[in-house]
Amino acid sequence: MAYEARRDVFQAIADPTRREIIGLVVKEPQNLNALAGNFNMSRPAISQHVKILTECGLIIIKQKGRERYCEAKLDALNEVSAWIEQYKQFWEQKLDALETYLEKIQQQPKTKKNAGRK
Amino acid sequence: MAYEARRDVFQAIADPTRREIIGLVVKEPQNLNALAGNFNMSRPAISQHVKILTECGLIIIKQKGRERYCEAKLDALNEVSAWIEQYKQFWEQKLDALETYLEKIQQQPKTKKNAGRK
DNA sequence: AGTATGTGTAAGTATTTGCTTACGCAAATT
DNA sequence: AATTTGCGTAAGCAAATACTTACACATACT
Repeated sequence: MAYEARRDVFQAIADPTRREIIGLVVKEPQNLNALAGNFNMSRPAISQHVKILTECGLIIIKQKGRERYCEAKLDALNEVSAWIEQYKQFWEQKLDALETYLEKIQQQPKTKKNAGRK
Repeated sequence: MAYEARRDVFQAIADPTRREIIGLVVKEPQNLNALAGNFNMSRPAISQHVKILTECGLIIIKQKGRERYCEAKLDALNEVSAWIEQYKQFWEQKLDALETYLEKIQQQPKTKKNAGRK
């Protein structure tokens, strides 16, 4: 990452790792090391993702001593939500299988991607 | 663009040009030249964006003679919508809590902050 | 038939992205 | 005081991304 000018929410959630970070932090705020423990990549990599997420306001950091706790603050998702909502009627007119689809989504089990890391 | 393996919807809508293409095509299906006329970039650039959008199913092409009409088919946005919906309560809860708090300390009846939300 | 139009695609390029390792520094622990 | 822990950030790199121009090739028009 260049870690510069990007604080666009659409861009932020385009990366699967960042979406997963959001999912983890929503469930439980945690510090950066704990967060990184869930992934198959280095701690700095996660740190950089978190930086992007904070820059666009999806995560806030609460410093506690030397630890930095990441909490979700998803208001910025409103921008995406609003963009989608404006088209929702358009596509729902044409789609009768929406509920089926949503059920399918919800039933997807969580995969354990990164078992043994430290 | 590399125009290869990417057909991820989150990635597709991360680009502002592609979001604009979707907006235009929803309003009115149009061929590629007409579409490109709306942008400050070359026709091939738009063609490549459209390719990505078709690959992830957000646009379908209807060939008419030598022209190719682009139509929106936004069902794939469900994936994004579903992802967002699962967090909606999370962030709206916090908004509601804030409003409750504000109303309490201000002793004011009925603010309209919530208008337009679901 | 010859030309114009609508379009896909290849090749080239600059920039951005997503990662790594290396290092530095402050807060906690010993 | 010395070490460990938690973390940010720089530098480097491969790959992806977003463009461009050049070209090929139908379909339509004359």
